[in-house]
Amino acid sequence: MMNSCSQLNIDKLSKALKVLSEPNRLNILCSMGLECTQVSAIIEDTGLSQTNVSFHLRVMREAGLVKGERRGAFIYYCLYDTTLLALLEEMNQWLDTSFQKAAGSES
Amino acid sequence: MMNSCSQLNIDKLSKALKVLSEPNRLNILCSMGLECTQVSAIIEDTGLSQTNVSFHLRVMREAGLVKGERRGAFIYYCLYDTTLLALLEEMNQWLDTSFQKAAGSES
DNA sequence: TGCAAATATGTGTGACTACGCATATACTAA
DNA sequence: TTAGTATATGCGTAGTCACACATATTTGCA
Repeated sequence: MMNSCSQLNIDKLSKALKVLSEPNRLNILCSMGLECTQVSAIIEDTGLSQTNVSFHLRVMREAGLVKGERRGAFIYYCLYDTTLLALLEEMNQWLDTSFQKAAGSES
Repeated sequence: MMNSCSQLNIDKLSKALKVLSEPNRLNILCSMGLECTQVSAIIEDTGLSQTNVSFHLRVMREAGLVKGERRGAFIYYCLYDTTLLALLEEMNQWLDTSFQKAAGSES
């Protein structure tokens, strides 16, 4: 039962990873970037439907990854902690460098 | 279309995150740790069924996260790149520290 | 007021996924 | 060769998920 990464909170970690594993959600996060962005801008930027963007925003909001605040008629969404972008970039970097094997090919 | 993390390979990244978002798979990765481990040891360590472990190992193998090599009657599985554990621990650390909001509660 | 814009939500559905069961394959030993 | 152990694979299934459609809610403005 004791192993090299037993300090990992598997449940919490897997839930966060699941939320982040949806390509449209990643695109939405990228669209927001470091600044707070109104939903209509995200819709335009990603090309997704309004319903779909709203759905994904809710998932990420309930996961605590993003927050939305109303400013007049608009709601501005932004990352709860922008460190997330750095983590994603780090993971992306890792996939690009020390990760030569393409999916689907194994020994 | 141009945003702050446009260098991200969304497709590749989301695929890897999806594979990692399964709690049993994370447990299996933890069970392997830095060393190559035979499947039966993973089964015993995680308490999962043989079929299930084999299933998850295949998913991770085809994703290029782990590799398996036969040694006699046994097949030893290990991380393709152990940096993955560091990345997971980093993400875990981030969730523990700068991440006070519990899932399910939002404004 | 009432209308229009911005965003969220309920419902249904097709696709995917994790899992168990049964079985097949690969290897070792007698 | 036969039996037994280790691991993989085909198949069926229940549960989950992303999405569209329709509709509701909130806000600003005439």
